[in-house]
Amino acid sequence: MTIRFYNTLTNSTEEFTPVEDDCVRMYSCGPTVYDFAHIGNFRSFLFADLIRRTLEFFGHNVHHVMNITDVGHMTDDSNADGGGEDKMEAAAKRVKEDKKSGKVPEGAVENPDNPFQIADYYTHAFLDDAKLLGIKVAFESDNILKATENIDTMQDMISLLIDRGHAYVGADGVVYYSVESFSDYGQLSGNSLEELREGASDRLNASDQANKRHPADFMLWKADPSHIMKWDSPWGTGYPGWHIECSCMARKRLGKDVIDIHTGGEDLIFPHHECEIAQSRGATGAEAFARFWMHARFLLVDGGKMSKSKGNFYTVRDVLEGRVLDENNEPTGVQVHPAVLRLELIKSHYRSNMNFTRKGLQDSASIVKRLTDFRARLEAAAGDERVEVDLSHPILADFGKALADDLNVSGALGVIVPWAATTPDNPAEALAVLDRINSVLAIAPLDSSDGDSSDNGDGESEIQTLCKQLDEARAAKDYATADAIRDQIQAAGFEVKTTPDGTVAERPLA
RNA sequence: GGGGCGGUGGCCAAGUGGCUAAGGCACUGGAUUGCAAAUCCAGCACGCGCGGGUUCGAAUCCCGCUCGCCCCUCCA
Repeated sequence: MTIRFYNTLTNSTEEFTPVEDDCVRMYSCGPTVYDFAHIGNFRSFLFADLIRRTLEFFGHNVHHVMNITDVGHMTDDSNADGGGEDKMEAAAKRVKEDKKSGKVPEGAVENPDNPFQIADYYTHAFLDDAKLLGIKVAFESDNILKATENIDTMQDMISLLIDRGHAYVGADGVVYYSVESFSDYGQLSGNSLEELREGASDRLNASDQANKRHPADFMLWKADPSHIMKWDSPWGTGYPGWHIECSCMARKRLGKDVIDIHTGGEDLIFPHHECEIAQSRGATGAEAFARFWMHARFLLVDGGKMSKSKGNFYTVRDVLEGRVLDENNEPTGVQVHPAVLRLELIKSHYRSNMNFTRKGLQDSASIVKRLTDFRARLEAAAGDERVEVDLSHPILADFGKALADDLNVSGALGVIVPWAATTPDNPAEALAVLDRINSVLAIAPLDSSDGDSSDNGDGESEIQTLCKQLDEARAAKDYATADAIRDQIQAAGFEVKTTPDGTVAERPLA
């Protein structure tokens, strides 16, 4: 199967082949850990997970690495003059307030003034959320790299860049990358140095420009002993620029100068990824840093940008715990199954606008339900029988064809959802097919390693009792009582349905 | 101002030159059910932002217009 991906570097869809057959090496720009990651962040991370799982579906071995940006950066890094508030300091203030209000659990952050503890707190929150949503790399601690643990590698690369004439120490003592030393600067984002110079003219102040050779030159290291996170270096005690960590960690962990795929949100195309390319290629001399640059479009919520003021700024926990707003701007209070959120965030094409809505969540829930019910039927029918299938199976062939076409998830769903309404002649084979499908989608169930979702706690046995009582009332034709019991079960947040085996209560998925 | 992406049924959305324009949700009718839910069957776009053009043939290619979104500044 020919896999085709859209490559931002060439603005075209190209056939994907790995640099080396044995392994696909991919790097994803991960979160900053000054706050909880929101669902827009996770759309991008899930997009990367989908690439990885798709490649694995087609038999590739994939080494996927993601970074955690835990270095405190100035909110206004571009100025390199230390202006603006450090994000880690801002996070410390917020955590202190949240500790008072109880939003941060007791003992989670001992000392909010210690930036490493703040970073640690949000890093764990991120990884927990990522695991809930089935992002594979989150389970691989060796492949989650923290910037603060790789400062020495960054310093090595900065030295190398200075030695090779790509970087210099400015009049202000800051180490800058010289964009004019790298002829391909601007290739990824479609900018030219001239355009950047003009575009910058109304933004940069004269004193800042005076320290740089070109307005687009960017910071690699800034000496600043007052910075909240700081390390010793040949250029003074301070902190690294925000682009250098990815260049270094990708090369270090993936072990190659040229990797196969680099992913991120569309906003990272410029300047972040442009700068990464300049750094990496400047340091290695290679003709490329990543062969494929792939970017996910921004997520909209209710037709607009997420904003805290509009109240439609959702973290993963907000969605799962029922804090999505309904038509009346009230929280729905309905818990959402992680698989539903996962599907909602991957079902639209990654290069088109995705609009997150309550309705969409409910649509996704119905698909998840159809697939999980289908699995249950197949498991019941197949018994202990297990068979192997390969990708030549008609369903897998069509499913794979859609995915291989630049991750056409909608097309893939169009293949499998109607199939899930059928009754296959060979349930064991169908189950094997579903497993292969689920190795990519990971929604039915979310984690293919654990069985079906277990409904734990929450007066589950009470509900069981009520269902029995309902059945008894129905058997006695006491319909008034039966209806009252049903209302009671529904009021507890369950959906009630009548099956040949009696009344069953289920929690809605969204 | 520069760069990129897109406008397909009430909603989400596939389809990028040629059968009756996937699929899901919603909706309508029927079966079933004490009722409801679930399930099953059936129905539901003569048209693909607007106007031209190319072609035997276009939602799909070309030109113009229009609307929307994103990036160019911290941001996934």
